[in-house]
Amino acid sequence: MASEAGAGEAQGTFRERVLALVARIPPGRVMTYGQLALLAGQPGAARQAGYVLNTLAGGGELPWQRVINAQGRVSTHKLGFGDMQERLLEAEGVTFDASGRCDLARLQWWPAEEDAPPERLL
DNA sequence: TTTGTGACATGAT
DNA sequence: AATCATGCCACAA
Repeated sequence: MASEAGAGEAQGTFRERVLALVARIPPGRVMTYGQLALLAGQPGAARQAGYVLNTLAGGGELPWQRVINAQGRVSTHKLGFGDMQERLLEAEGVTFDASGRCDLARLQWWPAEEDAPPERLL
């Protein structure tokens, strides 16, 4: 027990920390890129958070679709799979505005100690 | 090593 | 509301 620290602290590279956070987002909830960067120990590095997800290329079991921008919109439209991301979120209960926005104030999720980190997804 | 790029964020215009 | 400009920093060439 000595080695590991308490609640979701930084470990490994920025990339690892971001992926670990994304893996913990519950279904039907979302996090923003800036939020990920902040919790990963790099406030303001929202672009890098997005870059990390880009390298995944929709890879694996990681719920990448639960990461959206600060406007409450998916940032993947220009990449071509924005529609798919919205669809995946809708399947989890997230509703989008006519202008493609969701209620961030209600859906944005923040990690808590009581949440069990699903290492399975890592 | 330098340069350019980018699934962003924020403020100004 | 939409657009522009700047900051941010990891990563590829």
